[in-house]
Amino acid sequence: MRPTVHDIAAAAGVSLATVDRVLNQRPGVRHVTREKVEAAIREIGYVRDVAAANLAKGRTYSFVFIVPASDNSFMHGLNAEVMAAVARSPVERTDIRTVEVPAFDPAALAAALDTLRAERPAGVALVATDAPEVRDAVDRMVQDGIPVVTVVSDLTGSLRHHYAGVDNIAAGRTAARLLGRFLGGAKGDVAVLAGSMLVRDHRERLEGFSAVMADEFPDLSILPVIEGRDDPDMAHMLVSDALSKRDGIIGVYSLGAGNRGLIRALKETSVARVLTVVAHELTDHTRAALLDGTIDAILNQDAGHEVRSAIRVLKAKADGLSVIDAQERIRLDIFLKDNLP
Amino acid sequence: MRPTVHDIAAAAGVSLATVDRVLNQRPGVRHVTREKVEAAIREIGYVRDVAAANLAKGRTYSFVFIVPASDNSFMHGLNAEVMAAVARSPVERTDIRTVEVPAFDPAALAAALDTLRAERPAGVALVATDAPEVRDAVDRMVQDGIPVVTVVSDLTGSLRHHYAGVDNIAAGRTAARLLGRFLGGAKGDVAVLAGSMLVRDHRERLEGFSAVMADEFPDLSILPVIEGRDDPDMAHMLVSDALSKRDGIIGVYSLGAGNRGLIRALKETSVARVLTVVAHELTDHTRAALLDGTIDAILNQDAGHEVRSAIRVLKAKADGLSVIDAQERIRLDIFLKDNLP
DNA sequence: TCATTTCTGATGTACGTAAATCAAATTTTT
DNA sequence: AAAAATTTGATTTACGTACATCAGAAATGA
Repeated sequence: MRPTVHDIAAAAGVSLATVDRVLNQRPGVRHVTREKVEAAIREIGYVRDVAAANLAKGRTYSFVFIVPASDNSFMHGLNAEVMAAVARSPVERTDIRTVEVPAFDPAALAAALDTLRAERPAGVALVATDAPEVRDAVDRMVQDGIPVVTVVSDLTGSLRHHYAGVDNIAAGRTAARLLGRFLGGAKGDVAVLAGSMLVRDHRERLEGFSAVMADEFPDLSILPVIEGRDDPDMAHMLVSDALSKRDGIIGVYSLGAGNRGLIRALKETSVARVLTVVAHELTDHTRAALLDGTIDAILNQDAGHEVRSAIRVLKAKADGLSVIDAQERIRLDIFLKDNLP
Repeated sequence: MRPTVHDIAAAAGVSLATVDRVLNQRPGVRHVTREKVEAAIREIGYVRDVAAANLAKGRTYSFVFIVPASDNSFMHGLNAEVMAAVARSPVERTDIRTVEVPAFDPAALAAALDTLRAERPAGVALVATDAPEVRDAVDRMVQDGIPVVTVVSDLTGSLRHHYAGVDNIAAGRTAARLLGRFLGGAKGDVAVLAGSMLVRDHRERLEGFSAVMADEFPDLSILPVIEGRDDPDMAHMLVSDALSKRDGIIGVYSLGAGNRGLIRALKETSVARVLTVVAHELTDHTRAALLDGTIDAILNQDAGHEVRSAIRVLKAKADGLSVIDAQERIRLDIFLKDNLP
């Protein structure tokens, strides 16, 4: 049988009340007594029954998700996953709320964080915009004892407890190798379509991509990055333009979220022209394009996993428990037309 | 606030005891009364507080993992993950036990299942050997009301509640496309190394692989399957032999678990000979081979995820709860040297 | 109608922890 | 040594559910 508080009390030769004071770091325990109790806890290997504790506390974790108000498919998907978690939340004794902030607006995000901090939620998850003021706001939150995790996009140098997202440098490197290998030693140009170089994850993907391209596929040269602002029409125009101007293009890497325009542009090129294309984020559009051969591979991060992982981590931090690292690693999914879910 | 049993009682105009009888399907409730209570439950949207219920029951789920006693890296890894789950089990109110059975021995597996059934565990997970007697034993278990999930290898046609493993046909197809694309239109032979064609997952992988090869890469021809019984020495001998005899071999697909021998054989071939290799299962050996370029891609199923997923599903079934399908889908991991964990 | 069976209500205890109260013991200060 | 402050013990209630018991009500059979 699992040891209980009563067993600690007996083992330490103190009363239940004292054990409770030690366990919940309440005042009124002498140092020596506290140590005695802690020794007993270690010795008999007591672990608090979180379910019973939460029942007694009548606790509901109130978590907040701060999501950017941008309207690309990926963010919509992320939102849907958060909503699904909200729907499940009563069963899991959580009360999840979302707060929308303007996309790519560090000041607004920092302000939202500071407002939230006053409400002292049990945990906060945010899609970080990589800026000093955001980092400082996050650090203030952490120093106030509120667990914070970043989702999708990280905030290096901050005190956030966890990042639930993929390694974007590795993603870029992987894209480069796939594209390079698929092109099988051919010589030519590679076009890169990004959303914006102001976003950290896009920058990192490009960084990884460029590194591997330079090191291992010297016959392929990367053209200046096309910034499509994740807008379908803009991406369509820019890509069409590039394809018509440069007939040396044999490969395309789309590292952003605006794939609808890219796909349209690709479908308009002459059938004789064979392009190898690697894109990010699995959506209805990219899925269809993968199946019909317009796209050759899709790299993806599973928004559902990211959301659920963020919640698990927040809960564990709130309970002072440890997390299973391997379980919380967000993997980079590689989809070919054969292994689509 | 979440509705409780008291709320149901009030809403249905009956006593707490009656609500309890309905909820736990105890006898002694008239049909009309039962319906009245069930209507109230639906109406106010009551969901049982599983944590409180388990606390009251003093319940610990006793689950059993039946694993084959084979000693390849993958099964060792699987065992380690089960042990890790056992270590966590007291915290999660589970009592997990493992039972070893001889590998590829349907009779032994079926016998083990029937023995276990008498003990009425709260759930059973097994690495299935695909045979009618195993299927029947599993069906008996399910009909006795014991949740059953298959792990790694499935048992089609059975009543098992869930399969925690990858789609092996899709895995084979993916391997074919990777190999085909990496070979970039070259003409030649492809060698396939399997453990044994008696194992269902290996058969399925080969099936998927062959299908895509035939359809989309007609310039590549598959040589007769080499069965290495997942034994390093045997695999080494057979692969070396094949490579020396057939100099048309330009690609290798290793769909089994005996990669140590394969890697040794590959390293012994002349440096001038460039082979493209796709293998299954990420182990220390395959990881090293991927990094040094001996292997080009590794397909993997995460044993840890499979074990944790199996436990989650068993728990949910035991509690009569639903599972999040997307969360329980075991994904096929594709590793290139850039996205290793 | 009465006896019998079946159904329902009322009530209490338990699970493991949290949190509060008040009394008693111990230590520290004066 | 007395007074004050601090530490500790004993005890109770609560969380939401499970489960058992017993009494009383309603339905059924004769």
